[in-house]
Amino acid sequence: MELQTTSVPAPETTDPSMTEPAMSGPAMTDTEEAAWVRLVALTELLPGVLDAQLLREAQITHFEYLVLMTLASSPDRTSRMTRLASRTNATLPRLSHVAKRLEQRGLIERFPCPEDRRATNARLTDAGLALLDEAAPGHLETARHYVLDALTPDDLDRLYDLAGVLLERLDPEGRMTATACHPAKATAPAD
Amino acid sequence: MELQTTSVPAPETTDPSMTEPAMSGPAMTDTEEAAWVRLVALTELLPGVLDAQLLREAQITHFEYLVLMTLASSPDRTSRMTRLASRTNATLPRLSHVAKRLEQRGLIERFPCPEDRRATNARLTDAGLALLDEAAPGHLETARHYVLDALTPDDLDRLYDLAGVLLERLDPEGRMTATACHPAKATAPAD
DNA sequence: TAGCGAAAGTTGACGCATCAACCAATGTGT
DNA sequence: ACACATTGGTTGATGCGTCAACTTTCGCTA
Repeated sequence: MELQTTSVPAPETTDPSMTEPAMSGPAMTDTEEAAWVRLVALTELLPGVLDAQLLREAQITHFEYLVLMTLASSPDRTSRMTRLASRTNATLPRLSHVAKRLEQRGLIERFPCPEDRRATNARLTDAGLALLDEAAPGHLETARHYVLDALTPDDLDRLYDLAGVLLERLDPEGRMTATACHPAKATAPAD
Repeated sequence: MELQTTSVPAPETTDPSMTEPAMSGPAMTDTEEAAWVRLVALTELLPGVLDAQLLREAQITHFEYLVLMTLASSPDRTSRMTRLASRTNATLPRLSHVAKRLEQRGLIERFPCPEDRRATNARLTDAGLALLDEAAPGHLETARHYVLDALTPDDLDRLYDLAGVLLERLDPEGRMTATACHPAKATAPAD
């Protein structure tokens, strides 16, 4: 029983004007609220699951995994700190701290950029790549178990489109989604 | 132009068997990876936006907001710590720390449960409710600006259904989505 | 009613994120 | 060539989350 839920009627829409007392602005309709609650639950739960698996099996956080993956798919496995921060939605201080730990563990190395001597390059070491290869299957399985396997091909398309719409607002520059591999499609180049 | 994107063809599906070298398990198809990347980006970006707004305008984190909201919609504005933790996807220690801070700020109060003297009840104070009412409009506007306004009614339904499918895996008990308001559908009452 | 395991919370230590301050290099204008 | 604003990055202090004890109470069983 896979239970698609493909069209469970969301709670009937009520007028936005009266939901709770002592509310000034226009509140959400029930439909909106129901969807919002689920979205919030999703963003609350997923990170925990991903972190837990990676910490357990590879002693890295999901964020560190993202950093390493980003480096792995960068030319020469190398990227400037600023670019790396942008790609992973990190502040520069945060990335700097993370990079220090990763470097201490031998997973990346840092060296001053020859062209701009203010800049620092981070490069994924062989050990880092090895860790990534070691961690990937488990991570993949988690992604499958909690997300991908639950979705029909149609669902997958819908997720892709829907997330795309939201990311236009949350990440208009497409910093996080511009992977070197897939040449960026037409996600509103905007600039 | 609102750009529906309702059916942008996701990157053409390739065979799962050859994507990156040095990969043992069955990797993702391009379609899967593209959707996955977007989902990850979403869960990475949304929390930051919500936290930022609430911290700026109400000096509370989004998690604290969830805690207060949960209490607000509990009978007598009161809930046992364990139940509250479950509803907000927090560990008990985490909630305990948060509750201490909220109590110090006068937003909630804690008192031993009469029926079970191991248990602690948390209750939303008038000040807490006031803060909530004060914070709600800004939070609502953020939700609208970054998410709800970007979605057509159809999108909203799709989001609801899609998140529902994923939450069946991530939160099979429906701990986070069982709001007192919407009588829970058939989300496994379990107790 | 004594004993014992499980449940409910709290506390303290440690790790990661954030913010402000700081340093170094770039480049821009005069 | 010299000031000055800007960019790139690191560091240290503070706050929140996690994990491992620990305490108290409950419920069950002998």
